[in-house]
Amino acid sequence: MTAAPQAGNELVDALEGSGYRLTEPRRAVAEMIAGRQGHFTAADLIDEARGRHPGLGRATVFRALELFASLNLVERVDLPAGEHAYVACERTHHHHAICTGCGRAFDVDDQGLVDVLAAIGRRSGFRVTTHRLEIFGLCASCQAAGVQPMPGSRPA
Amino acid sequence: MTAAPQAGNELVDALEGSGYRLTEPRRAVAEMIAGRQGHFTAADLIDEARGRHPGLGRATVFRALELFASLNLVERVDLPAGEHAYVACERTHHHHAICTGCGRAFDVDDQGLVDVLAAIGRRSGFRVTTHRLEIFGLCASCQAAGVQPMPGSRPA
DNA sequence: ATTTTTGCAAATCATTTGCATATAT
DNA sequence: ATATATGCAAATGATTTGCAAAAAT
Repeated sequence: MTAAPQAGNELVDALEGSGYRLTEPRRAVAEMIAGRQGHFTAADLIDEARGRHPGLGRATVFRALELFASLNLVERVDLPAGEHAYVACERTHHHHAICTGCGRAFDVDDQGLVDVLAAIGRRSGFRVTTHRLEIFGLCASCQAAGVQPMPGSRPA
Repeated sequence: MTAAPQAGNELVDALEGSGYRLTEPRRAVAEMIAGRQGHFTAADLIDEARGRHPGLGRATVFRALELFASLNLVERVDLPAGEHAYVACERTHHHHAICTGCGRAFDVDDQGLVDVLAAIGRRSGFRVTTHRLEIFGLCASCQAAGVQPMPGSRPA
């Protein structure tokens, strides 16, 4: 497991070759995402934009997030409370361990999970086409800092 | 993997011993849930109630779902499109394979997954407190019936 | 020049809340 | 009798949409 990368230039770079236009508003959203440590909601970015990028429209933020998600530059996650959030991620990794202390997302190597899913299919005849795994807990440094785990968590 | 049970009496029974009151509106919601095959949204139940249980209030449906979820009689799932839905489930199982053809939920034995999560913790020092796994695909009978998988699914 | 993207305001959709009334224990 | 739960309508919050103007190719 490695810390998820800072996005930003990467987002901009990826946009270049994508056939979508590299616009100023999209740059602004990419920059805000790059500046974030952990997960964030659309509302977070909209709030930030109010100060740092006035004139950036609400709808534009949603549209940029949707675009980035479709390019797998950002992934949508559902926090335990049901809130929709996003994390920046490498294009090839698709699972995250999210720290409930600091909100940071860590990429998870999912080889073991792939095997588990394959076994499910083998045993039952269910043909798995997609899955979503979200892991919540405390990263090593939040544990060291004595941050408490979320209340109400069932043990994994 | 076994097909998730029909809830209903089970919901009512569980309510009995829970310290919460067994009311007519809660019965109505339990009955509607029992009559469902697959996943459903709050809006689905509210629509159904319009015909079958007039006078049942919108807020009451949300409150009943929240209560059932807190008792682990129903689980909230996030469909691939981000929609919030629910499935009836046994109190001890906590993962589902959801068929994108018929919407039914199947309980998944998660022993292998538990091992995978434990391995993640061991390797990285991340302390896992909660996780969410949602598996989407086609059940055996939908495959047999020739139902096509969802477009846009990344292979698991 | 042409197509894509934007900002805005309004529309839509999902969910929650306040509160007086009704109901289960 | 008393605490809990309900229905309603209004409030809130999140996300989407229509469309004319602006920006990128």
